[in-house]
Amino acid sequence: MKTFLHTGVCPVRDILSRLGSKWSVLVLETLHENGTMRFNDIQRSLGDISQRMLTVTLRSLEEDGMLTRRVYAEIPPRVEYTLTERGQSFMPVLSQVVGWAFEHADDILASRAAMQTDRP
Amino acid sequence: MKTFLHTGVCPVRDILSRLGSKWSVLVLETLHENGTMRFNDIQRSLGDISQRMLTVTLRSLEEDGMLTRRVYAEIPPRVEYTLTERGQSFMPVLSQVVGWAFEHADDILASRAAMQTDRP
DNA sequence: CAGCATCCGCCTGGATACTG
DNA sequence: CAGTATCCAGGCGGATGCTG
Repeated sequence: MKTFLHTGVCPVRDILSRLGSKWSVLVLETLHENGTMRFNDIQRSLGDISQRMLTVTLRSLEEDGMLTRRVYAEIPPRVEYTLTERGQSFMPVLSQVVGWAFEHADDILASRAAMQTDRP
Repeated sequence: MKTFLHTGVCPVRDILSRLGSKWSVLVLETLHENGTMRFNDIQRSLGDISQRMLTVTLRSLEEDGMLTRRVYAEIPPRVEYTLTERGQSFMPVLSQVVGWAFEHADDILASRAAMQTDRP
């Protein structure tokens, strides 16, 4: 039997947990769709993300080399975010996942609802 | 500019957050690799998952119709878990993600390390 | 064997206020 | 404009003990 022992750090699990974090996928998608964007552009495009969480998410994605952060020494300040090649390379993969989730969303929600009514 | 407003529940985000949970991917993979498995088989194949979290993860995947849970009225009890068609259909997509993460793991970890040394 | 119940620490994520 | 700082609630996940 094949085992999946993961004593210590599993890089795949680690990376997936970051990308599974609440906002990462949406940030990546809006950058992919719109190209280079400023902080407030991103925030407006997502609608309901707090400043704090956007900052945290962007920093995390920057750490992983998924996007670049360019600061312009102007007043008022301007900071632009752009997907790196690494970030771009992830988008087709991500689209597959989002596509699958979108296709099966109705069925999955139906399954959950059925479970609930079975066990009241 | 394309927006990603998600007022209310976004099914894609919801599904991704479940699959991004700590153990789901590993449970799906071991079932895909080994076929039908019993509770303890799964636990041993993953190595370091607690009983509680395995139960929680299996229930969640069952709720979403990703696997079936068959209970045999025997003593000692026997419970077998098998991927459903829906679960199977997700595996190619998942493989893509895992493959990408595996390929880029070294580079990503290197990026993080570089960030750390830049800002001590 | 395959769990459920309980307790509990930690981290994620939200709200708010302040700054260069 | 683009953050940082602080506080705080809730949920995730771990450890332990008990059961049919």
